[in-house]
Amino acid sequence: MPRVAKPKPAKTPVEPRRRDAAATRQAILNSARKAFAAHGYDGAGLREIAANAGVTAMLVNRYFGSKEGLFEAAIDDAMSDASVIRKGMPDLDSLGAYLAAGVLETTRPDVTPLDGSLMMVRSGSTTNPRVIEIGRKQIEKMHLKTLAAALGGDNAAERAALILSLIAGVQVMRQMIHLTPLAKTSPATLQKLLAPVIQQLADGA
Amino acid sequence: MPRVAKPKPAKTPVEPRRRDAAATRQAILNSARKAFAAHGYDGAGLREIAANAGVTAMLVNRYFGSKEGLFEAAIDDAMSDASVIRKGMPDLDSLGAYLAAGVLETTRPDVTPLDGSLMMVRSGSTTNPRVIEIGRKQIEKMHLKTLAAALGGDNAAERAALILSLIAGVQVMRQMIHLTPLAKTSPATLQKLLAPVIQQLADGA
DNA sequence: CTCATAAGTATACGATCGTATACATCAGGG
DNA sequence: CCCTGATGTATACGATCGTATACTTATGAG
Repeated sequence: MPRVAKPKPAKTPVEPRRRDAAATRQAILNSARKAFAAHGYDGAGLREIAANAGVTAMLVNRYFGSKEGLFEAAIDDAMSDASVIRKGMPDLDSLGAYLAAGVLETTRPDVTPLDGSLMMVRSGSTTNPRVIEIGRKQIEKMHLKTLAAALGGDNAAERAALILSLIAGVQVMRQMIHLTPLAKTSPATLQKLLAPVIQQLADGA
Repeated sequence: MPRVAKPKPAKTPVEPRRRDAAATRQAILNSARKAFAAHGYDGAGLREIAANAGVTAMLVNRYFGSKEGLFEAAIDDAMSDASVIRKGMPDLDSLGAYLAAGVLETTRPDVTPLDGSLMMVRSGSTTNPRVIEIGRKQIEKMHLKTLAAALGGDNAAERAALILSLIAGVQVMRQMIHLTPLAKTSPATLQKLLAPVIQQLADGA
């Protein structure tokens, strides 16, 4: 078996779009977010991304210059809207419950969301150091900074980083490794265990 | 730029080994552990693994059947010795400090250890579902089971899984994403923040 | 010493990757 | 209406991947 199995008939026939640069660009971005979040940077192929957007691979490079450029645009797009952090975070004393619910919701074992941090976690083992740099900067600018500011107190950046680490770890173990206790246990039970841990990091020493 | 840069002159010229099946097999395993931990399953190439073991790629397949077989043998080898969990865990009330020190030690931003869980975290976004299955079973058998047994109490498996998630997340953010507060802050400071969080999960609700 | 066999190598195949070059076609302003 | 530029496609190239087939070479038993 060379490489990997490829039963890829494309979920919907992708009816032809009237020529519209903006719409095409966004369609490519959506497809790229899905692919990068599902398979990581190295695992997602330009031809697959293009096909699911209803275009050819070369058009992707015409819009975004290269795969690196596409990744940068896609992670920027992802970080700007559908993230647990940033969209109206609650008071500090309910942050643990809020973030725990958020991570459990966005890492349901069956679906693959368009989340930016998930994209980055999955892309983390790429061989391309520039891709790591791109993602790290986005996470630090959008998630780390926001969260650290919301926390305050001593070592706010480090505590925020540990919260992000815990969230990333749950993403890894729940969605990528499919660790049984995280994949099978009810979200309510997990929430009760996870929330106070995040809250402890939020409150500080 | 097709694929990825390849400045790979091999660190040491790898002097020829006297023909010895057992030694060759172990050399391949060591090289594989390093490569899988550094680049993940998809990112590590058989030719690179073979070269760093001083053999050719085909010999790897002769010893282990396939890349999948090599991964299975490598992760089994890794889990059997150099892991934070399993090697003489201390009393329950000092578990947080012990595991925090362990994860910070094995994820120093500069080195790439031969750790099995790191191999699996980095390999988590492979497109090969059998590889995920192999790694998941190893983690559950070697780490999760051991840790849950040491914890005891309600939801021991889930609490153990969350501890493993936190450890995996720190690995991701510290070694793969290179998140600044985790990469630059002193291990002592991080330890002081991380230990009580793990301890809280160890103690239970 | 010899020689069967284990240990290791050389070469090639088919597939997939990112992307460069050249070509086709639609859409709107004149 | 028409034609120019924007939008999109076809094809191909070089590289790398995992691995199958065929070959070479060293080693230890007799």
